[in-house]
Amino acid sequence: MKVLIIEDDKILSDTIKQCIEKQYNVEQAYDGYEGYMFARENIYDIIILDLMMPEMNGYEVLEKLRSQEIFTPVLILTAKDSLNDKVRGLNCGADDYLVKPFEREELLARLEAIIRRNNGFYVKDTLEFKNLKLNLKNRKAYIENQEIILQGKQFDLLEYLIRSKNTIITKEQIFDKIWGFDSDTSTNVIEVYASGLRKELKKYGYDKYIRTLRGVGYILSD
Amino acid sequence: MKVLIIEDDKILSDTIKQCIEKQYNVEQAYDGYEGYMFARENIYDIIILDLMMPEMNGYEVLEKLRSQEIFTPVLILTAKDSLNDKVRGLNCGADDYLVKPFEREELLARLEAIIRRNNGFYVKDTLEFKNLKLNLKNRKAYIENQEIILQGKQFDLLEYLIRSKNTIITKEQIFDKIWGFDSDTSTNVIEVYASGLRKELKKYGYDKYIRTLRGVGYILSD
DNA sequence: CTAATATCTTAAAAAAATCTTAAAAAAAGG
DNA sequence: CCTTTTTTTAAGATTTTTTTAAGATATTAG
Repeated sequence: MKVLIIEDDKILSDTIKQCIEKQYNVEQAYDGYEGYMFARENIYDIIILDLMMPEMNGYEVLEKLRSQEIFTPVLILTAKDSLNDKVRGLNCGADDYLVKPFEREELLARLEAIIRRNNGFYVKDTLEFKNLKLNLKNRKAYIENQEIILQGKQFDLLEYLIRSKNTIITKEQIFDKIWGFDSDTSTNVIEVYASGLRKELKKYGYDKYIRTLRGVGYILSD
Repeated sequence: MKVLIIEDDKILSDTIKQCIEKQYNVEQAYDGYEGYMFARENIYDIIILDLMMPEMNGYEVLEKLRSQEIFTPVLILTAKDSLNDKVRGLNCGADDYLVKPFEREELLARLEAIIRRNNGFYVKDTLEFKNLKLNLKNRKAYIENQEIILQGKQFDLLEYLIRSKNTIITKEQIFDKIWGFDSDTSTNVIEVYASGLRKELKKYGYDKYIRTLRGVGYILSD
């Protein structure tokens, strides 16, 4: 689970990070514009968004994201307690609202609630694409009930492809999602893993569904 | 998005370039006259313009551009902090003003603000010309919902044509926009790509909308 | 109408991106 | 600390895109 915190107060941002870093993989942006640029990659599972920020405030970030069809769940975080702000935030497509100062427990509870709401009451533990099934709990993959052995990042890549099926994902998105944007690994690893993944899937003729879009990235589609 | 930096201090110019090159396609000019010559091509989305330069200063560049109907948004960049300069700059038609030294965040925010002001709040991700649609996100083109396969620069050319529909674009503009003014490729490539593009569009009878203007360039129009 | 010039069209050559391996390096597990 | 597994690097093979070049075709000026 990847969480993005968009908060200009670095101390608060770090506090939030500490609260949740045990359960989530956290990244931080320190102003609205930076946050928008990060979020636009569409690689996060939740965004924690402060409203009051210089230049580009939380509403603008949220509006802009939604207008670009980035529907990552957003938890708005602000000192403002007025009804107006709540309404405006929720109208822009925020999923929940948390008023500063807040308690660690409440933050965690709301994050979980958002996740639950978005993935159904029970957190999904399988993903499917045609007859290919991923069990996210034990990280095993099956095609027609035959298990295929996938190592760590091979599984991650396939999971990301299936989650984004019929949508192009760029190399940069893949890299940022799986390796992290601050990794200093060469992007050639993506090709290595794509190649390995195709090799495994080929046994069942599923390699052909992963298409390369030269100069752009990959797409999994029928 | 193409940005032109006109700044005689090469170190500062490079610093700015580094700040923004992840989001923008950057070109640099190292004095006012050179900057003016570049900008006159009208192929940039934003110009970052230093005021204090030898030979031809920022005001002159800006005035001259505006007098020639080049309305590329300009962000003025200068050490001067006096009200007079700001007023003069904005009177000449600058879009915003940034005082040195500045922070990366502020620069990015101001660029973004200018873009927003000029393109409206939402950045478009599709372009249309009659029944021809370009999806800029996944770089696919459709005519009447039939996908047409366009390779990299073919797509770029069609995108530029549609963005400039009903306006003549010269070969030089096309070359500088797509290949970059410092490319040492022969301009014959433009004809090659125009030819290939027409070939693809011909299947749907859309080739006739790309007209050649001998000695000048091309125009896409009904 | 003819010569000069510009553009179109093709196919081949060159360059660039991606694929595929295998080995080296790093991390995990005992 | 050693073994095993996973991740990363690197280099050659393959595929695709880009560029070159040359002949064909069209346009314009005289």
